[in-house]
Amino acid sequence: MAEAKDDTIANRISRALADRIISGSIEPGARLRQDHIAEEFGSSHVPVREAFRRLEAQGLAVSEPRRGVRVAAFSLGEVKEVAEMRAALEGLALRQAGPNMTAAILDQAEEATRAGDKSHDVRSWEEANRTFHRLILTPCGMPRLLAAIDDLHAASARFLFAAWRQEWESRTDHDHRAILAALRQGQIEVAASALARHVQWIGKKPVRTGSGATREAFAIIG
Amino acid sequence: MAEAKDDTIANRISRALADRIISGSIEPGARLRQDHIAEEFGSSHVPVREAFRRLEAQGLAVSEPRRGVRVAAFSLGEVKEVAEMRAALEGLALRQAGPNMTAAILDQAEEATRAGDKSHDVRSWEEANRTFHRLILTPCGMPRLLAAIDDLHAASARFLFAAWRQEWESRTDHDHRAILAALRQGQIEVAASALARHVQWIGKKPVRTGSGATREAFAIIG
DNA sequence: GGGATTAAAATTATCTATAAAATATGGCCG
DNA sequence: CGGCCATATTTTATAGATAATTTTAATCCC
Repeated sequence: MAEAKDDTIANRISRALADRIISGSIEPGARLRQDHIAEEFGSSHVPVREAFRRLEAQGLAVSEPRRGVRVAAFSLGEVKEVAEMRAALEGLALRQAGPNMTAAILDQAEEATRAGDKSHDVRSWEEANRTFHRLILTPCGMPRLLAAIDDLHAASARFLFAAWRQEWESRTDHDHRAILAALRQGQIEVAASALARHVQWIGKKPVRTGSGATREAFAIIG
Repeated sequence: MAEAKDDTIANRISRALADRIISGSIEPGARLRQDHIAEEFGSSHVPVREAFRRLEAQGLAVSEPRRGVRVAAFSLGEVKEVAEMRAALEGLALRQAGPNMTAAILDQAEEATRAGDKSHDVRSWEEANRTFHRLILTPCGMPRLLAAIDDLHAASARFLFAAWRQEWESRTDHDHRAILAALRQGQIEVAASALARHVQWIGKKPVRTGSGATREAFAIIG
């Protein structure tokens, strides 16, 4: 990898933990005990503490001094909040990216959409989805904005995994195609508002719980 | 203080460093040497490293592995970027805050504006300005959004200090008053777009450099 | 038998020490 | 006299150890 050089232990740990939190393999509210994690990664606890600080800044963990750090809980309200922030920021990014958009980028984005259609598990679908969004937004040339959007994507994905972990069905993503079509015609405003709507869509879906009953769950699609 | 209890050394250090970076008492690009800082705060370097990670996440410092941490440089492009992000996010926040707005909050905001008018130095003006924005946005009830806006405010303030450190003149802020007037009449959309424009305004101003020459500098007003 | 209290264990936050890497310095050779 | 290589110093990054606080658990009293 090209980033093998700037790979510090704290970075590796924070990425690994972020992945676990996002994929739901660690429950919300679960305690993250620095010594256990340090032992697992074969390091001391100092890089673990640094990783904690990054996760905290990303909103994936919350820390109470002297009482440890926990995986951040997330309510429907927070999911809506993240969705609205994404709508605002991705809309801005796409509007700025418009003038720099090329056909090559749109082709790559279309390929990413196809990859999402073909995927049979949440993980690869999420990967393709993120690729799509990143591709059409990167030309905005605003690194700070893109970094903020990336963090929001992580928070969204976390919810996506939680909601759809039990049953997952592949499906085509018409929204992505509509956005691409508008971009190809140079209709940036149309694409931007479609993207904003796409990202804010929060669906309801009955989910079977462990005890056999069904409850209303929420899911994002974008 | 109420927060005296959750005050860890790393928090104290990160706050102190953030204040210095924002106020410009540390130059952009300057190296932050952990042992020196640790010695200054009478601590070891471990909490200093944790503070670095937080500053990095806030965009106030950049870290290259094995090569140390530096105060983040900021170009006009980055200032514009932050301004656009603030416009998008503060607009969103104000629209959400609208329904929860009360006359009491607007009165407090007006008082903050008056305090800004009366202030004779950048620091107290910035304080009043931040108070104003926070007051009218807090009712949105979206903690993550407010935290993101706060970080962007810090980045803005940093530029404000840098641009206006040499000569500062107190002035009335008509934009704040216009926003308040719209809010009092319940015209949330008018207020939100006024806020977005207000935040994106970047002015040019001749500034005398140390060598006596004048150069064009940029400044934000909100 | 239940709630409160106290004692033990685990965990966090910090410091001191050590190893690895990068920058700066100085001498040597062309 | 200038460029280059080797050494030395500075600085980062990690490890191991210590003190204080929180959590857990068991005991005692009501």
